[in-house]
Order: sequence, then structure tokens, then C-alpha cells
Amino acid sequence: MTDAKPRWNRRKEARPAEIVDAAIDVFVENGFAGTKLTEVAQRAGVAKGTLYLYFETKEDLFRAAARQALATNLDAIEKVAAGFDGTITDLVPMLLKRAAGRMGDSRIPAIVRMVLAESRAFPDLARIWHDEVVARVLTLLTRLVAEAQARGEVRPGDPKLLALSIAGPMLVGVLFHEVFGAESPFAPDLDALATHHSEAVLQGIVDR
Amino acid sequence: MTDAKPRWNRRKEARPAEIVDAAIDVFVENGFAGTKLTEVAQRAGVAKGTLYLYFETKEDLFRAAARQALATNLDAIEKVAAGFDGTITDLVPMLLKRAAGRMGDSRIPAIVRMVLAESRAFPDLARIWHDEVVARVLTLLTRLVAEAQARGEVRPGDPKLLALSIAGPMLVGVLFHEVFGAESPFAPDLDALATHHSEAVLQGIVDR
Amino acid sequence: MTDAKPRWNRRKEARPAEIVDAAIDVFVENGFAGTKLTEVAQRAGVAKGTLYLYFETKEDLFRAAARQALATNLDAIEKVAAGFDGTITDLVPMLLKRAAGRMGDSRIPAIVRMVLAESRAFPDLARIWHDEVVARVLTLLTRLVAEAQARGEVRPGDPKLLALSIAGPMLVGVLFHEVFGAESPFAPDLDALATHHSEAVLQGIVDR
Amino acid sequence: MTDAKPRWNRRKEARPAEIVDAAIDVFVENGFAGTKLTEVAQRAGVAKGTLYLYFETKEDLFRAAARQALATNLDAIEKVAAGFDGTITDLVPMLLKRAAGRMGDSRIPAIVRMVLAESRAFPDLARIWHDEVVARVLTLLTRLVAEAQARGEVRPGDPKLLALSIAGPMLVGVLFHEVFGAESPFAPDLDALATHHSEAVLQGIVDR
DNA sequence: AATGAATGAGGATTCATTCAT
DNA sequence: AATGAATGAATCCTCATTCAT
Repeated sequence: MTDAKPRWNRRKEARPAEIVDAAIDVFVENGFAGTKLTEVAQRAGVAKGTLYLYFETKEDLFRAAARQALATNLDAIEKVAAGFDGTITDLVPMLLKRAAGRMGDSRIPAIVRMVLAESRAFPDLARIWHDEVVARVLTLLTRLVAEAQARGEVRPGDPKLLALSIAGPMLVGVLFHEVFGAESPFAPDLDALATHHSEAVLQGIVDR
Repeated sequence: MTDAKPRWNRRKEARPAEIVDAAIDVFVENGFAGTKLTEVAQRAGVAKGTLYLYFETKEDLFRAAARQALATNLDAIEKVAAGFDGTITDLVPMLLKRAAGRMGDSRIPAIVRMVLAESRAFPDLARIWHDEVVARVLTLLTRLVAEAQARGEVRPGDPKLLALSIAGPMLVGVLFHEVFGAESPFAPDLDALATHHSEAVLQGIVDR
Repeated sequence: MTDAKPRWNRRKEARPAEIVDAAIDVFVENGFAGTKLTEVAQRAGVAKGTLYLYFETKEDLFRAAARQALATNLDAIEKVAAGFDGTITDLVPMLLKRAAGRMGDSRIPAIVRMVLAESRAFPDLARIWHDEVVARVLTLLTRLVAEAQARGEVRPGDPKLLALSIAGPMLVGVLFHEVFGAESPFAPDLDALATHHSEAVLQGIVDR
Repeated sequence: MTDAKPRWNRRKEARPAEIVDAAIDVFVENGFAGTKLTEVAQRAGVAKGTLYLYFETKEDLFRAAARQALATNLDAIEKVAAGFDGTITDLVPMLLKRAAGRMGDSRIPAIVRMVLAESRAFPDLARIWHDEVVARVLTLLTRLVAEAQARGEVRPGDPKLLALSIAGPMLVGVLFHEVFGAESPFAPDLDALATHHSEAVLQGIVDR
């Protein structure tokens, strides 16, 4: 019966995921350039060299992290997209509420911000995020609007632009919290924003 | 008054501004960490050492650049805020149009993106931008909405959230261009977005 | 006699030899510093860790390789030395021819070059090679010359230096090929060099 | 009048040469891989970073060093080639003597050995050395032999091979000292070797 | 006996900052 | 005031070596 702690364990299967997970945290906190691999290693509980067993370079690790982070978001999108049926008047509030809920706690806002920050230096990642996340969400919303227009529920107009009218304020709200924190008097309560904006964009803010 | 040719002091006072101006460009292009002071110096037409006559550290220079960039934005805000009078139905389209125009060409979107990207590492800058730009814009819009509510033009509701409903999509549109470029099928035409969104947020997208 | 398949001990005794053999190749190709043990292991068909069952350090393995490579050369020397009898006028051409033949194909030249290259960092190896190879060859030749002098075949003079006169050009020819390749217009044909030099050193190049 | 030692001096002109000079020493001592740039810097009396003001990479510095080392040799060749006139019987002893003298003290033997050692990893350098040093020497000697043949002084035969007969033993002698040191009983006295070999190659070692 | 995942010391390289000119 | 050569701390990455399996 040994209880001597081995200096390390072999975890060939689990390692890459553990490392990427730690990497996401550190990259999100410090950005690409600001991240020291030493810290990633520490956070992942491995030695510096171990990173290089699974990733060729820091950039590689960053890409892997960004891709993995994407998975989180895809997951969130799917959750939001589920039950995409009904009149637009019912759907928009529900979708925005769900989005508000999803964003509230998760790492998603921080990840989104990191992608914004680093997309300049990693245009290929920007493209992937565009195709996998942004385009997907906008396609969903655009289709929703177009179908509603076909049913006469929504007045004419470019559905892609209307999709932005629907989703834009929520994204801005999320980024606001991420960038300026919750202390600002303008920091929106995301749930309230979902409610207010649903009504605003559906019925208009003008009183009649 | 001597006629000795001063070798350097051609523009003793202009120097800092020239440097900061060059710095904005380079920081916007490469981010804080990605920026080499050599390049800033080159772009400003001075030697590396000269930077240190006016700024203590790279961070200092960055702060100065971010502050200066802010001025550009304040200017834009003022332009947009000018003629802030009339019914909300008239004002919103005009404001969004103007904003779309301002953003179309200028360095503003790139600057905004840089601020988003670096605000994590420079929270004090985030605060300044919050106070000087974001709060100002939102205050303006919030007041506009509140006054319209007082006049019975706009239905009740938290005017701060409604302000986000009005402005959010435009900001998202601008960031979209900045991050993903104009080639995406979802890249919004900013002018069209201004028009569409004005109607959407004022009258609602629901047909009646 | 069991038929349990031993997974590893196929050739318990052969292993070190196989490893050393692979090591010679890799060290010769890449030099000591340029050699990665991973590659040696791969080439030997074993795992990296296995090397350490037989050799304490990379240096150790290198020494073993250099020693083993020496054996090859001793063998070659013996072949050349065989039938060391007759007048010097008969022997020199035969010896040089044989040397030319030996060197033509084998790994020997590359090994010699490696020893030259690494002897600075491994003076002990230099000594071994000196004692086992160089001194042996030179002793042989020196004795040959001395005996011929005793018989009055060869004129007086330090036989050790004359031995260099006999052997030197062949070594230089071999190194030339090794270092500069065969494409150079000066790359000597080793067989022709053996013939020419035999005559030159025996009869002199001066016409009489 | 200050006598405070400045922490450093500006020596834009002198620096590269100083660095290369130090580099030659260190590379010759430790080989390419074994050389630490820290040591080169120390030896050159500059900081590590300074190396990179003048040379892009370690390889670059090595190439520069090898090229500079070449200059030394070219110089030596020219000295030896000077006064290349007279009968071959006069010339050969003189040339070999001079070569022996040149080699005795200088860094040349060590440099030659380094080139042998590293030419495998730097084939381009091998080529340069071939063209600039080896080919030049052999051309000189070959011409000398050919002209002597034309005058009937030297018997027929490929002059390029005879050039090797003349020069080879000296090179081997030099390398012997470099690789095995002067303690070996076989370590040739270079001057004596020059004398002995001159006679051997001119008149032959066979007594008549 | 054999494996190969894990380790971490070591070294090349970058670049903000300093300071002799 | 201006310069840019010089500095050296900081960090990525490699690879010989160890050791849990």
C-alpha cells in the first residue's frame, strides 16, 4: 500500500483537454500576448514542457483554446435555438430571455470579448467564429424573421437587418458588463433588457 | 532672434501630438502588446529615444493615445448630439444616420475595438471611456427617451434600457465590419441598418 | 520450453548492439549535438527509455558508438595490413589501392570525419582513436619504411615522417570527398590517386 | 574631466568586427552547437542583446565568423603563393616550409578543423571554403605542376592528383596536431615534415 | 525488461528602456 | 532636445533524462 505521491501521473487522454481548459482561462484573462505558458502549465497542473507534447507552439495552443471555446458557444446557441417555433411575438421574448440567462453566469461573455480582442491578430479564427457562431445565429434569426414576414406577421424589410435589430442590444448589454463591469449606472440588467427590448423591437417604442 | 538653424526644435510643442497620433495608428493596428515602439517612432518620424522625452513608458504612451483617441470620439458625439431637438420620431433616424455616416470612414470603429480589446489590461482606461464616451452617449439618449415619455410620445419603460434598444444595433453593425470585414453576407450596410432599425425600434417590426 | 510469447525479450543480448549501430548512423549524420535520442531510438526500433537501460547518458552512448565504429576501422586496417611482406615498391601501391577500395563505399570516411569533428569535445575518444587506429596504422607503415631502409631499399630519413608522406594524400582524398562531395573538379578519384601517389612517393615526381 | 567609467561605449564601426572575432574563438573552441551566445557576448565585452544588433541569428553570426576566418586563410595563401616562380625543385620545399611556418602558431589549424566539423550542417559554408580556399590552393599547385611538366621537369600524370601528393601530408600533419596534440610520438614536427616530404615527393623515397 | 508521458534546466531571441554622444 | 547603440530581463521552446505503468 503506497501513499507516496507520484511526481506525476500519465494522463494521455485527459491531458489535452485539461490543458486547453486552463489555457482558455488564462488567455481570456490576459490575452494572447499577455499569457505566459508557465501560467497555463501551472494552472493545468503540468510542467511547461508538457504543453509541447500536445501543442506545437503557443499559437497552436491558443487556436485550440479558441476552437474549444467555440464549442461552448455552439452549445449555448443550440440551447437557445431549441423550440424555434411559434409566432415571432412569442419567440423573440423567449429567445432573448434564454440568451440573457445563458450569458449571465458563463465564461461566454469573456470568451466573446477575447475573440474580439485577438481576431485582429488571428484572422483565421475570426473567420471560424464568424462561420460557426455569428453566421449561425444570424441565419437562425433571419429565417425566423423571413418566415414571419411570409406569414404577414412582420412588415417588409431586409430580414438580415431586422435580425440585428433583435439581437444587437443583447450583445451590447453583455459586452457592457464584460468591459465596464456591473457597477456602472448604465450597466443593464440583462433580464430586464430582454423584456424591454422584446417589446421595443416588436411593438416599437412609440406610443399609439 | 538668432538665425542659427536649430537642428531639432522645429516643433518643440508639436512633437508630443505627432507621436501620439502615430501611436494611435500603430496601437490600433497591432494592439498594445503587438506594438513595437520602434515602429511608433518610425511612423512619427523621430528616434526611439525621443519617445521617452515625452512619455515615461510604453503604457504611458498607450494611455495618452487612448485618451487622444477619445477626443476624436467626443467630437463625433458632439456632432451627433447637435440639434438634439424635435420629436423622437424625427430624431432617432437622424441620429442613427449621422452615426452611420461618422463610422463609415473614420478610425473610430478601429479605436473602439482597440479599447474593447485592451480594456481588460487597462481598467482605468475602460473607466475613462465609460465616463467620457459611453455614459455621455447613453445619457443623451436616455434623456431623449425620458423627455419623449414625459411628452407621451414614448410608452413607459426604463429609458436607459430603451436607449440600448436604439443604439445597440448600430454599434453591433460597426463592430461586425471591424471584426469580420465587409465580405460576409451578413455584413450590414450601415446606412440601411440605420433606416431599418429606426423604423423597427420606433414602430416595431410587427405588422398591424 | 514454453510457448509464452515474450513481448520484449526477443533479443535481450542483441539490443545494445542494435542501439549502438543505429546510434553510429545518427551521430555520423548529425554530429553529437545535432543528434536527438528520439531519432536514435526510432532508428533502433526501441523506445527512448530503453536507451537508458543500456547507456547512462547521451555521452555514454556516443562513446560506445565511437568505440564500436572503431572496430570497423580496425577490421579495415587488418585487411589492409594482411600480407605485409615484400619490397616497398610492391607494397605501397597495393596498400594504397586496398585503402582506396575500403574507403570507397564504407561508412569509414564519415566516421573519420565525425571523430575529427567531435574529438575536441571528447578528448578521451581522440586518445582512443589515436592509440587504436592512427598509431597502429602509422606503426605499421613506419616499420615497413624502417625495414626497407634497413634493406637499403629506401633512403635514410625519419621513417615516421615518411609514413605520413605515403599515407597522407589518401586520407586527404577521402576527407575531400566526405566534406566537399564528388562534384568538385578537384575531387580526386581515389583509385587513380592511389596509383599516382604510389609512383610519386616512391620514384618522386621529378623526371630524370 | 570625468573618469567615471561609462557603462558602455558606442562603437558602431568596431563592434561587428570585435564580435566576429570573439565568435571565431568561441565557435572554434566549442563548435556551433556547443557555443553559447552568452559566452560570445562576454568574450566580446558586450551584452547578449548587442549581438542581435549586428547579426540576426546564431547561425548568421556563425556564418560571418566562418567567412571572416576564411579571410585569415586567404591571407595565408597569398603569403605562400607570393614568389611563385622557379623550378619545382626549388619551389616545393619553400612552399611547404612556409606553410609549416604559417600553421605553427596561428588559429588556422583550429579553424580548418571547425570547418571540417561543421561543414556537414552548413553545406553552403563548405562550398564557400571549397571555392575560396581549397580550390584556390589546388589550382595554384596544379598549375605549378602542369607548368613543370610542360618544361619537362616533372614526369607526366594528372597534375591535380600530384598536387595532392605534394600538399596532402602537410595538411594531415596539421590536423594531427590539432586533433591529437603534440604529445603523441607520431605527432610530426611540421618543419621536419616539410623538409622530408619535399624530398620524398620530388625525388621519391626509393634509393637509387 | 520495456515503454513513452512527463519533467525542467538551459539557451536563443525580443524589445522596452537607458544613456553616452 | 534628439539620437540610436547598448542593455538585460523576460519568455518561448527543446530535448536529455526520469519514472509510473
